[in-house]
Amino acid sequence: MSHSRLPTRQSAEIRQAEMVQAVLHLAARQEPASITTTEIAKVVGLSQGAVFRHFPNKQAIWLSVAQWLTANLLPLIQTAAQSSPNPLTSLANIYCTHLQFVQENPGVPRFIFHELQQPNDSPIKQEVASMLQTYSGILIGVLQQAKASQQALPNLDERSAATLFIGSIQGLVMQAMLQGSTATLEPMSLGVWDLYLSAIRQHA
Amino acid sequence: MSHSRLPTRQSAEIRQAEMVQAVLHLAARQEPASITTTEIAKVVGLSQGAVFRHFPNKQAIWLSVAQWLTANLLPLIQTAAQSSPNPLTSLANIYCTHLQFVQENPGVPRFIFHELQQPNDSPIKQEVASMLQTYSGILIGVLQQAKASQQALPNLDERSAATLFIGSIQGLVMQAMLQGSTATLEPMSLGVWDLYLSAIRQHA
DNA sequence: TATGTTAGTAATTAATTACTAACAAGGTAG
DNA sequence: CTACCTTGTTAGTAATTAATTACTAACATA
Repeated sequence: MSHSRLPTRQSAEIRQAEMVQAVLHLAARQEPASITTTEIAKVVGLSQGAVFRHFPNKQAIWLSVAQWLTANLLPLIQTAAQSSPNPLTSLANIYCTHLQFVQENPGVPRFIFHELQQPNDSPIKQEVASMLQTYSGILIGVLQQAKASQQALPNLDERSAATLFIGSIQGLVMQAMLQGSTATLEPMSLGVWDLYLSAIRQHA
Repeated sequence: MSHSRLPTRQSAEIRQAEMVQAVLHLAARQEPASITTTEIAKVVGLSQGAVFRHFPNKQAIWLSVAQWLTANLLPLIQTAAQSSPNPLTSLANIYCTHLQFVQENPGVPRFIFHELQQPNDSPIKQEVASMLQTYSGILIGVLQQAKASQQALPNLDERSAATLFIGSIQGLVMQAMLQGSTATLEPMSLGVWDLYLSAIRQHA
């Protein structure tokens, strides 16, 4: 009979990163609120007690996830925002980048929604909220450029346009959740993007 | 010293309805996943055990909430869809009706998202999914009318337009959750609606 | 008034949860 | 070789959860 093999010892830094990935992996298939430390430990391949060697409490894990999100999504969006001299092209690239990120990390939309739902202003919610704030800011900047170059409607309300941008992706995500997989994201995404463009563009 | 007064006895039907309302009331301020039978009982003014006099288990309560949602939201949307000979006006009325419903029942978006998140196909998720399916169907019908009367783009993809419609509201809800109240819904809603209209309308 | 049904309670249960404590072993500096 | 810090385990804890139990009061009606 074989004992379960002892895990190779890893540095705290590595274990922390593994647990953040474990949470995202689990969030892809279940409600974030229902993720337990036991499940996280099992995914990483450690005992439940080991979780608390690397995080003081469960909240700290979630905060790490939020920080991972900020550190990984925002640079992608930033880069996409500056990817073209044409603001509308940049906007399209942000859209694609965001969708690709969601497809590669299906747990992310659930995590975000889960945290925004919280009534209290935990550090976690603040982190997520400020991330979305920054995201919106980037969008508004690109939209202003589009307006300045007369590619967008001259009376465009950038804040509403940013809300609709994020909402359009949210709508696709909901559609995907209805079917139960992120496979549905791709086919619909082009049609929705065409509509968004039609909403803000200066029509001939 | 006074004992806590005995509650006036009510019929099972009334109690069930009260508990559904209690869940929606609680969902307005906290995650649906974290709502306990003890909290529900407290809101209704009964003991925790009494909850199971009227529902066989917790799942049955959530199913009742889903059924309440179908029975109350869909007729409103149906009526709004037929409220005007002008399809674009009807669409605007659906938009307003939906937003007003969300404002009066802030727990509803959370409940829907909570259920769609579930990986398994529970009766609850099926109920919510079919409700949204019907909703989409109504939207697509009105959009087809708009296309037929040449008020919408002739090459409009109705399914994408329906997804963007729901997404636009979802975006507003997210914005409101960022602030922590549904108060933010109203001011932004007009700007987002103008954009949506601009997306689907046949431009002069 | 007697009897059966319905709607309530308080107390308890088994399971699950986040978290802790005592101990073991790997790796490395002195 | 040894002292020590880090990373791991196992075996607990207290708290909370949905659900069940035994029992009681209110109500309807023959």
